[in-house]
Amino acid sequence: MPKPKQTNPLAEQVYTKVKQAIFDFELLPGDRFTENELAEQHGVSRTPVRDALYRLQREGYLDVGFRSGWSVSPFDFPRFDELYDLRILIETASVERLCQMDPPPDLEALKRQWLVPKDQRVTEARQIAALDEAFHTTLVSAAGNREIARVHEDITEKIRIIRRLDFLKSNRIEATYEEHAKILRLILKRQSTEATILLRSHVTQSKNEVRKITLHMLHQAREAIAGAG
Amino acid sequence: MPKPKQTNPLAEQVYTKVKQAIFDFELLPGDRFTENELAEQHGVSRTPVRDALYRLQREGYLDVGFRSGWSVSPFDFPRFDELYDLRILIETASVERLCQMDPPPDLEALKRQWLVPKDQRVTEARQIAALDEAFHTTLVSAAGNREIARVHEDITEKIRIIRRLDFLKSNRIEATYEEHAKILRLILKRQSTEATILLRSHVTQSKNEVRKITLHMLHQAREAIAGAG
DNA sequence: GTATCCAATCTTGTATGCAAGTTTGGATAA
DNA sequence: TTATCCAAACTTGCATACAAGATTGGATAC
Repeated sequence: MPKPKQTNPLAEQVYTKVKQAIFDFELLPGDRFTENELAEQHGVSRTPVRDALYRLQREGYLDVGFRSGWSVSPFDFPRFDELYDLRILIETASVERLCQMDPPPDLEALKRQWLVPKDQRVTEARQIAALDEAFHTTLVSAAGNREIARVHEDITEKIRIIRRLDFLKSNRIEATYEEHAKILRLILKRQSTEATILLRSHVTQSKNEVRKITLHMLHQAREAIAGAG
Repeated sequence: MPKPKQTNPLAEQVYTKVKQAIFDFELLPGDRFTENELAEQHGVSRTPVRDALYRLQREGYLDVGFRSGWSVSPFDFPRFDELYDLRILIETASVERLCQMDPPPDLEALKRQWLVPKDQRVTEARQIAALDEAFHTTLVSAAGNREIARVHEDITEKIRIIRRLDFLKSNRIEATYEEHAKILRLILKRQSTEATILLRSHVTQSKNEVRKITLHMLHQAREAIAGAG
């Protein structure tokens, strides 16, 4: 009989909600708040709120001042760049591995998703962002090292807040489809060198695009708030 | 005026003590305990104890059952192997980077530590274990990517509990000195390929040695406990 | 002797109380 | 007008109280 008892359900709930609020830009970098505010908002006591906030702090999303309140961590763009470079390191190594695996890895799900005619492509930004994440994490997972996959998932989550902005431009969606298809075909043909070169260029392009878009978006967000105040 | 106010000093203290107890095998994998026990032992309330335990849980050292107490996570040897492989990936990439850096990285501290005559070598196991860690983390840090360095430090901490057992054999200490010296000289000569090959073999050897020694040590620990009970 | 059941006890999850330190806003002085 | 100071209010860190569910150990049935 399975016993899937969840521990700290309230803390978990607050954790998810607050993180979502940060991702949705409801909480902007620099915004300040207190434990009591969140406790009241979510209808719970300070205890689970604190558990959630400390976890988010350890993950780099929040800062806490000694007896002086919480705030959303500012964006650290050099850090995003470094995360992208670590992503490239892990993903290229995973692809090299995939090209050498015996028996070859099962990539049927990816083939069905990415090797399709143009009229069957997904076009909605949120959806394509999720599919893009899945493409890359699936490649890493298929390589078989769970610790590497775990680190890669952490990176994926940390860059998600800016990465998805990449898909607001339709030409970036097209490029994503084309490049994923090419990379996948090269892996299936076990052409390791060509696959890693293309993958590196693919992720680097995303890194550069995202850098531009994000500055623009943040500027807009700031202006909207200044105009309202 | 600097304001180095430490947040959660009691929780931090409990966190450090419990982790140390795990590393010192005072707490063995499978051992069970409660929040109240630890609170009494450390003379604090359950609140900072809980903060510390949840942090250790997130880091993989502890498990908690719903209303049924805490326990030390069992050793997961396949996981150690995977951590070692991630270590190899990060360290070889860092060394490649070091060999290409312009200007060359400053590795004076490492030269002073490892390029010394045999009679100036450190021989105490704990000391050499710490120096070995420092050698590898310094190489990674010098490559300049803070996120990669952070992940590498996490790995270093997670494998420390078994890695240091490698240095209980004196021939492993000698081998460490010889190999570190060779690797360092190759990096200084910017011979990237040779340096990474040697580094990979060096870490792989440690991985294999540690696997053997650890099983032995665990067996001993179990016997000692059974004999006392 | 062995398995079963149940109440007493234990353990965590959550709420709340309190203390020490920080922030804030207005009064005061120049 | 501007800078300074101080008390009141606020905020977190820690301690404690309580509740829901898990564990345990002994009595009971067979």
